[in-house]
Amino acid sequence: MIRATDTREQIMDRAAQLLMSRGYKGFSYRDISSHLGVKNAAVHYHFPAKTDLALALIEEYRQVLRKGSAEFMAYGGPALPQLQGFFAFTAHQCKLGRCICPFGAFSIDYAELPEPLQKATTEFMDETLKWFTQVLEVGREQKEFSFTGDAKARALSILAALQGARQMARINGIEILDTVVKQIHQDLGLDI
Amino acid sequence: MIRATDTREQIMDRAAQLLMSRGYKGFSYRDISSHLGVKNAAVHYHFPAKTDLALALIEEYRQVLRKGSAEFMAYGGPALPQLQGFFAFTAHQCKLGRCICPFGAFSIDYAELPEPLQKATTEFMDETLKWFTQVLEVGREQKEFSFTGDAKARALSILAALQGARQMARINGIEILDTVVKQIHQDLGLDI
DNA sequence: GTCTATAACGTGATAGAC
DNA sequence: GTCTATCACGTTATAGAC
Repeated sequence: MIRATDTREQIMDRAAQLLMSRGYKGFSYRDISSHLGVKNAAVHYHFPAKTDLALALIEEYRQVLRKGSAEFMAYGGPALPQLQGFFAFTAHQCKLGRCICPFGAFSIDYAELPEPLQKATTEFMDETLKWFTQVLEVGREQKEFSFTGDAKARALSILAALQGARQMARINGIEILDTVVKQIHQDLGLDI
Repeated sequence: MIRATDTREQIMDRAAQLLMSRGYKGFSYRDISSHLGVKNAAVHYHFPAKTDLALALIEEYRQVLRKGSAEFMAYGGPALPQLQGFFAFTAHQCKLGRCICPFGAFSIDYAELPEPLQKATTEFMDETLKWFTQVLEVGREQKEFSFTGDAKARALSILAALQGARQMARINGIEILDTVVKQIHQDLGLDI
């Protein structure tokens, strides 16, 4: 049996793959419809404008990260699994050809994006930074790992390194991401 | 007096600005020609295809970085000025609205780029990494700064962090770049 | 919900006059 | 070296039949 929302989900699946492999300007409605074996207008029925699609995509991605972090943010708990889960998730995405995270994709076109999409992008980053800062703070407190200085600055630097590594991985292979993740581990006193 | 190559240079200037502020897909020949007060065809005269323009841009950018590093690579010398010159250059570019470095711009569209442009992008990254690794090695040797572990992995991580910070700076302001650069300084034992 | 058909537009690119 | 004129194409998006 096929649910009514099936096409909508398939559109979003394909769009996510395209967004994270080609960037926002790098895919069209035709890329989606032809892959699903439907017509252009069908996609427009579910997402009238490309902006609507983009908004849904970034919202979905935020939900994914939120689900993994909600419990931690609410009640605390060990920080290490959060850290390693995040790294594993990132690596997994890249291995699926999803090297460009939505944030990275929209950052390129940011200046030309409609306001709601700009807002969603900014919030996505703020949310991620807030969560990751807390992970670092808790982890240091619980002595799961160690680092010096301001936790937020450290969180920002690690997220930036991860973001940049994803970009580089597109050109020179995912080993680069592994190298950077190892370096981060080492800097946090998590040598294996 | 106006030199014959004047238009060509103006095209490249404008194109560089557009590439680094909107990405490769984010600007058109019209954006360039209208800004210079000439027609579309004039731009095509100097750069028949957009690929030619892109190739010239990345080549020019490589030359800029090469000029700053050639002497160092050839004869050695203090590493700290190289390091700080690079950070200053990066920050300056961002302040001019050139947050997206050519490497970052082309990494998004990498898979769809013609082979020569792919090659130039890869070489640009390899060259930068090679130079920066040597800067770190020499600097550690001369005790200008300090860090542990493999120099190449460290170089890669710092370049990645810088790259990611530029991306984030587009959304949340250039203070983010400052924060990350400070963090790098701290990690290299260069606290001020 | 999906289709056909089509609009309106921007794009990269070329030919040929000046 | 720049112009006018034009092309072929892909894009987002809409109207209306089924």
